[in-house]
Amino acid sequence: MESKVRVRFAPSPTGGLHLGGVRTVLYNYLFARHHGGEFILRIEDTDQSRYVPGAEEYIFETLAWCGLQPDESTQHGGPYAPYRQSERKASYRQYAEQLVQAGHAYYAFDTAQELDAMRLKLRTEANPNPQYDHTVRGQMRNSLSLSAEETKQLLDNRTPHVIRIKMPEGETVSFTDMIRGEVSFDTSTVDDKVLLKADGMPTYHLAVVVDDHLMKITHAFRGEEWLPSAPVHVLLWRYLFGAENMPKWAHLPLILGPSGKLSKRDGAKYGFPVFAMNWTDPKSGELTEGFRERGFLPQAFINMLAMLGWNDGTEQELFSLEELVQKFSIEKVHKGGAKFDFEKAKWFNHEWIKKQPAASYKTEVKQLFEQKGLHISDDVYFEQVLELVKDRCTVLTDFWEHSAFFFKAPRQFDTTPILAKWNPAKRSFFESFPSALKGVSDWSAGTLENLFKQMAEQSSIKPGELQLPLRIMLVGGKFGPPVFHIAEVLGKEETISRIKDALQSFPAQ
RNA sequence: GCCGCGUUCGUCUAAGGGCUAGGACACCACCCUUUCACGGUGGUGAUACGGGUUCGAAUCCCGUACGCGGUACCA
Repeated sequence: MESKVRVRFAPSPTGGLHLGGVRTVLYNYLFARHHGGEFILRIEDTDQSRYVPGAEEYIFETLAWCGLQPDESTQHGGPYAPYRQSERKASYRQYAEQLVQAGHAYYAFDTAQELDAMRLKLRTEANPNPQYDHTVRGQMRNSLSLSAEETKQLLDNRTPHVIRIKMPEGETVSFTDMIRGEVSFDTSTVDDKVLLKADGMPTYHLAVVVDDHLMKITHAFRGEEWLPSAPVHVLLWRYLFGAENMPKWAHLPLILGPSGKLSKRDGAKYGFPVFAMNWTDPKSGELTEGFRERGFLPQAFINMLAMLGWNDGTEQELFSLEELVQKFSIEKVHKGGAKFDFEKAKWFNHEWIKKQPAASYKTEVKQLFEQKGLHISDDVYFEQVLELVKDRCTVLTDFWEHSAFFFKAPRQFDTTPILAKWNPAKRSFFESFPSALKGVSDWSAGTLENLFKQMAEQSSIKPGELQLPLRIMLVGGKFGPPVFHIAEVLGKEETISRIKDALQSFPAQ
């Protein structure tokens, strides 16, 4: 009997979601949807000391912006609630106790000081990081080294204690990673990880196994940094729920920054965003810039992230979310880490701006314009303008410099490019041009261009010589889309008025 | 140190024993365009190193180097 694919993503609310995190969600989502399964979001907040207020809401907002809606979560509900691990605290202890009874785990009473002392004492050049493992557990204060009476006494006195897994010696634990194939570990080299903390909260190791079992998770993608603790999870599955019921794992390669692992700092250092959306740390007040605020389209962001570690084997690079869902295949996910390249990210965004109708992002651009103090009243006109200039915009914030002149007639004219060749004949051309424009009934770029060329020839001036002056009259300088397209969008009245006004500021001859 | 994972143009990658190692970003040149872009054409540029296996290796095996991750009562 084949059970339905259920994939989960489990972020910890300790800060904004960075590129690697969003990519992990994305792959979880794509896999779930590709197989017609469910996508579950569970909050891993068992470390209260690192919980950052607002981070959970931020995660949901990021997912909403990206269009990756979970089927089950703290916000969407679901049959396996609660989806916040801190609210599931009560259920973990029994599993830890069960492991102790079976001899796979033990109580440890060591204080933080005792642990420090052990690590200090055992530290040598050959072993800079001594572990709490089978070689040292006999010398520590735990239910393996202490007598049964002593242990009972300590427990009865409610001595603070943790529960640690008892890693077997000299066993090989292996599992099949969906991306890497078979991966194996010698259990002697793995330490006795804490499963249940002194405050009764589980560590990630216990929680992830218990919750994945309880929530009937079948597959999960996580970062490569989890690979070393996989043997602990495999063993827990074997002891608790049966190794054959273990979800399939996929460990994703890391996303790297310009120098090594991508970090929050890289954003400020190299001038590119590392989070999906702006994130302000409530404790430090530190702002980390987001792709959204930088002017990225979610489609481009998702597309770029998806390609950073996967491709469909063809030369196609532009994919919508629907296409990604349809074509995503686990076999094509890469093993090696990828360095994030902001230039390429911008290229994706540029492509998406060109590809999408301006209507789909006009609300965002309008907001940007309002921030600049420009109120947009005519939506149809606004959309026409965006459509005309979008080819030259890489991020949404570029629209301002490429189209502000459509909404405000220029006040200053940069006449330097034409000054040398300006003469009375040209001036008189522009003096008579407006009245000719008045008579145009079919106001389109093509008609205007024809009329313009005809009149130029009548005045025995090369049309090319007159185009730049016209452009400067309409927009104030040497920029913008093709002149006659500008005139078309501006409309008859505005075009005529701009030419007349400009002529006042142009040299007398 | 130990354990694990990885390594193709500067960057993202294709090629899963067989063409001249293909594409994209970036860069350069030319074309288009009397603005700037878009677009088009072309160019520079890579299999980390050393051994095997094979008629034949980027591809399979071993070693080395390098990179990254882990080595917490963090996730």
